[in-house]
Amino acid sequence: MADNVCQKEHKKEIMAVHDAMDVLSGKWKISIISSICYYNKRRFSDILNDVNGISNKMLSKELKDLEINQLIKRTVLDTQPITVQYQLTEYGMTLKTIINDLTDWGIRHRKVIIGDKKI
Amino acid sequence: MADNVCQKEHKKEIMAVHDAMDVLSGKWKISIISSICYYNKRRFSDILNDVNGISNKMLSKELKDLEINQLIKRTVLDTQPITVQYQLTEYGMTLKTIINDLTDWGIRHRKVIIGDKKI
DNA sequence: CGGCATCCTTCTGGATACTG
DNA sequence: CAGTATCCAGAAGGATGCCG
Repeated sequence: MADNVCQKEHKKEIMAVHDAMDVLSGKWKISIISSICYYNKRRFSDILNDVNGISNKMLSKELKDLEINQLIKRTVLDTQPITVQYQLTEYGMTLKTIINDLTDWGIRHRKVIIGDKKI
Repeated sequence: MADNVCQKEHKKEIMAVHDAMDVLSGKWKISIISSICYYNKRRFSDILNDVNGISNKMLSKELKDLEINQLIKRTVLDTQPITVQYQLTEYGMTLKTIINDLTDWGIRHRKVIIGDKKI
């Protein structure tokens, strides 16, 4: 019964997290957003280079997803040949905190893996 | 050239994010961590209930992954019948910030979807 | 209760080639 | 350059049943 004090409606929070992950999950999305985020403006081929191991097909698809979810904006530049630039939208920028936290955590995590993993 | 000022080694950061997502990606992992995080201690069947739509097979697998990555700790309680309790490790708790941010963002994101989405 | 094994379908995503 | 299309292997993951 004492325990019950803490048993509020956490389901709401858990579903919120799941909603967030719905948009952000996938092997690549967060990395792509990071790339665009860190460079502010970024072209297709640059992102292809930033994100280690991604194929153009995947990049294309993921970018489309992110655009649909209004996290990034696509701009076709009238150069020769054509170039396309991706940026975060205002809304996408609200992810910056998360990106930073994840970067931070990722750096620490790699250390833990290297230092701790048996195998 | 002026642009070059900002073109430092962002690849490191992007890879860090990717590393983080390596451990956290998948449809369910973050939700599972949230469940355990918000309740502090949580049993298998409770998590199964918290995380909407997950199957026991998936939950089992994901929990094992998280345990291997030392994010959660599994404790078998000597009850009848057996119960198993999951908690975040010290290390897992370093994710709390991220979880909170994601929760926050997820709540706002849902509003954007509902308010803005056509179709 | 917690969780593994099996079957089977769906989705993911790489390789390659082609277009504007 | 920035994609799109096709082909196809393999992974993800649901349903169900069994076991300690």
